[in-house]
Amino acid sequence: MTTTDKASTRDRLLDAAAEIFYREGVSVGVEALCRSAGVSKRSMYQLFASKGEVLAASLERVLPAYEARLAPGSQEEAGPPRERILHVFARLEKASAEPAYRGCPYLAALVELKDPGHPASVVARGAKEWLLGFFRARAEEGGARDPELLARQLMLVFDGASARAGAKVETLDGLTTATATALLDAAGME
Amino acid sequence: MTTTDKASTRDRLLDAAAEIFYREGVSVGVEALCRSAGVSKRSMYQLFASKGEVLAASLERVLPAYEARLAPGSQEEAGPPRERILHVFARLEKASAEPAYRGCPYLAALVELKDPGHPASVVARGAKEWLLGFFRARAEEGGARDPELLARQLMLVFDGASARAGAKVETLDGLTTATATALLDAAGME
DNA sequence: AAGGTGGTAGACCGATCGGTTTTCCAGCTT
DNA sequence: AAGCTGGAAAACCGATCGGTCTACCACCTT
Repeated sequence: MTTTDKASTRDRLLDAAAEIFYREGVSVGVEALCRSAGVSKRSMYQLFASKGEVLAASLERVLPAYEARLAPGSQEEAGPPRERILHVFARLEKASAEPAYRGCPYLAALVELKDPGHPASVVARGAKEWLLGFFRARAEEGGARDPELLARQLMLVFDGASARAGAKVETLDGLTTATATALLDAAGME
Repeated sequence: MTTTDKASTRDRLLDAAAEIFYREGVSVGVEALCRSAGVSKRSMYQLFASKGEVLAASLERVLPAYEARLAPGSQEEAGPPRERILHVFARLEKASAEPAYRGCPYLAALVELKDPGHPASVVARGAKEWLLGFFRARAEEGGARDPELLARQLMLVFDGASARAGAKVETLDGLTTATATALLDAAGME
């Protein structure tokens, strides 16, 4: 094994892919992607069957970190369910304040590739499913009247806010936490 | 003037542009666009300076119809402000039920062209501004505690719902009207 | 030291990109 | 009927698309 073996080549490629696809969109060319990763097209096509697979793998790779950021401390010290939900929106607002923020990468992928069958769309839907499930679980724990409804409402707020903030149409200073709070209260969640 | 004079050529082009850009995204090529419009590339480039300008003009062209659909009956018989707001979400839910629904075209344009300076992004932001203003005006009429906040919250719901329904991640049967109602109540709007 | 392995660089493929230009024709004017 | 106008068709431009392939090089094994 050389210093740039298969694994590290793959890592460099996926890291660069996540960064450039997020910054410039899924229409970035394979040439530019490989250049920014320091990986030859040859190597890329030995690791992946197509550009779409690279995109899907790059989205999948950052998913655990994404989830950990929104839902830290998987169990004990995580705090009461209401706090855990509001933490998601606090993180969203904090991230959206950075100038490089371009919205949730999973929602962006779903919108840009209009094809729901695209491998990256499948990964993106999985990310959305995970967050929906997180909200629903917390809603159940908190005794919400209709946990599924509340979770879906919170997803509307999350995705609406990330799309609008990413497109620089809105600045989220406290907006999503205020909105989420109103919905939690309306759902009778403690 | 022939039967296909300058005006009707322009109309055909913009109609086809609105349709194909909405269905397939802004990455559709000029070749395919002109073919579907029955307009030569020559004519297109005599009417517009670039593909981006065609996109912007096509979005601008359908804006009055878009606004009229969401806010019918500009003045008298339009009903109380609460109803007028809920009508927006009822229309959104109805539109999103159609299989060809791909989300709000203005939000999609903002997400796909990540450049806020793109001429089409300017038009799209204008459409979003208009809806925000509509919500705020109705919120004021209805005596909401914080009309601006309520309007921004409703925009989150609207854009989140259109993005999710357009990406086929969500089905909006009553979801947005229920959410909007909760927010209207929380804002103390009559 | 010889050979194998696994990577980069980049030429190359046909197709398509946005955009320009030429050619031709239909229909109007006079 | 001759001439003008404006649009359609399509060739053409250089660049880039996704993807393949050759050439070469650095390192590891033996």
